[in-house]
Amino acid sequence: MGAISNVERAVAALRQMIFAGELTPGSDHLETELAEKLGMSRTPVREAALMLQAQGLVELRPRRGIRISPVSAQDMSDIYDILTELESLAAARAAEAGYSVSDLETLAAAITDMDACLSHDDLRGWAEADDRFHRELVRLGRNARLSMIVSVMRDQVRRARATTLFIRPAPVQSNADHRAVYDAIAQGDASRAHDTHHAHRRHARDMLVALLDKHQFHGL
Amino acid sequence: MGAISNVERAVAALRQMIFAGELTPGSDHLETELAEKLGMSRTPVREAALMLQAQGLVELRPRRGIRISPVSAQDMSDIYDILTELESLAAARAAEAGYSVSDLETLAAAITDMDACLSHDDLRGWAEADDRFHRELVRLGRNARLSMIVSVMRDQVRRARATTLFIRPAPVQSNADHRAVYDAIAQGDASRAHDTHHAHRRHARDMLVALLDKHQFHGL
DNA sequence: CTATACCTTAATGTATACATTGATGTATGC
DNA sequence: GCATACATCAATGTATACATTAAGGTATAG
Repeated sequence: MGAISNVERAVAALRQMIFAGELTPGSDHLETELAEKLGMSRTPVREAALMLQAQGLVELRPRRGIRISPVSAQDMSDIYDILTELESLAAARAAEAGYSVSDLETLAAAITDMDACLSHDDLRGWAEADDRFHRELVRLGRNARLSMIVSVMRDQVRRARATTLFIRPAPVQSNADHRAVYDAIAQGDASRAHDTHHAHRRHARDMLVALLDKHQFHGL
Repeated sequence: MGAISNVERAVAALRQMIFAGELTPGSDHLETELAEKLGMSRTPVREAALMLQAQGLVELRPRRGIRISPVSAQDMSDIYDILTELESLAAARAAEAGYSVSDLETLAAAITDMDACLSHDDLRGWAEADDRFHRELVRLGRNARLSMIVSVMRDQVRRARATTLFIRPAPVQSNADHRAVYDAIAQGDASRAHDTHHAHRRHARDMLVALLDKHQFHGL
């Protein structure tokens, strides 16, 4: 009664290979190849590819294979725009929900962890805690569809972060922003939560786009 | 070289049946049944179902069939929240883009058509023109991912509109709002375009949710 | 009468065989 | 040398056969 299908395995494996950079953006892969590599038939691989296509991670191009979607600087800018709006909405809704301090424990822990990681120059750890913060923030907004969309968008950002994490300035301001958002939510101040997070994301976007432009980043 | 696959046919047919109410929300349908009804094998039907699942129109439930996703009043509220933020962003970006009057022709035409339909009490025609307005607005925002998300969300709204269109108040204020958004875009005033459209959508949301609550709308 | 364990079976999940198609190479005519 | 038409064939799109699984029924025990 394990109930873990090959399709799920294929989805997980393909995602992992994409995020690890094993399948490079822009590259094409035949269904048959991938099926053999994953030790299953074409059917589940194809179904997995269809799902990933719906999330924008790959494109099925008839006769040319499954293409790993490239992500341009323009794409990043578009994605950040969407994240900015939707996460800010979530922050506002979270503030309106009137959560208690104990409800906000996970959020607070993520902030603490980010601080700790920063003081140890552990950028990977920081990125992981940052992910946790944003994921929890969106969850608190209580809008299942919004959570889904944001998680798909963040997947795409994740692919570029491998490139940017170590060339971006230390995320010190970032953490002050997170605390401000937390405070606004804890105090039930929806519009401050919204605006603070909005400014935070917008700043991050401008920084990232400038970084990508500067480094001639044209796809990956 | 027609190149219209069975999967595409299946997607189109299923969408049509869902929007027409032939497949009622909450109902289950076996892959085999649908395949027979559409005159094809299970494979393309299944692939179509996977795609529609990614868009939230159906759910594949092992051994119980393909379920047409029900949409609750809460879902509607969530969806409108998302539409409000993303369309407002598109309006702001459209204003920033500095479009000329001729670039905005389609948008203006939609507004004119809405007026014309209203004066003839043609609610269906109005709804169609309203759709066109919102679709064009988003297109002008020039963010392909945003357009995709909005179009998926609007598909879900469309299913409820059959119910609400004829019990809602006449959309007179609505048209004044559209004109105001148009003017802000034409004048390149991004923040006014954003705020005006935001208020418009928020108002529509509140009205719709109140309507659905009042009519004991609990899913469909 | 209720609960539990088992069994049946229908529906899905997967593999495979086959049909279709369009990209690419080849030959022919100009 | 260049363009066009045709032939080839590999990869996908589709059908079908088969394996797996869990929902619902049945029987048995308490």
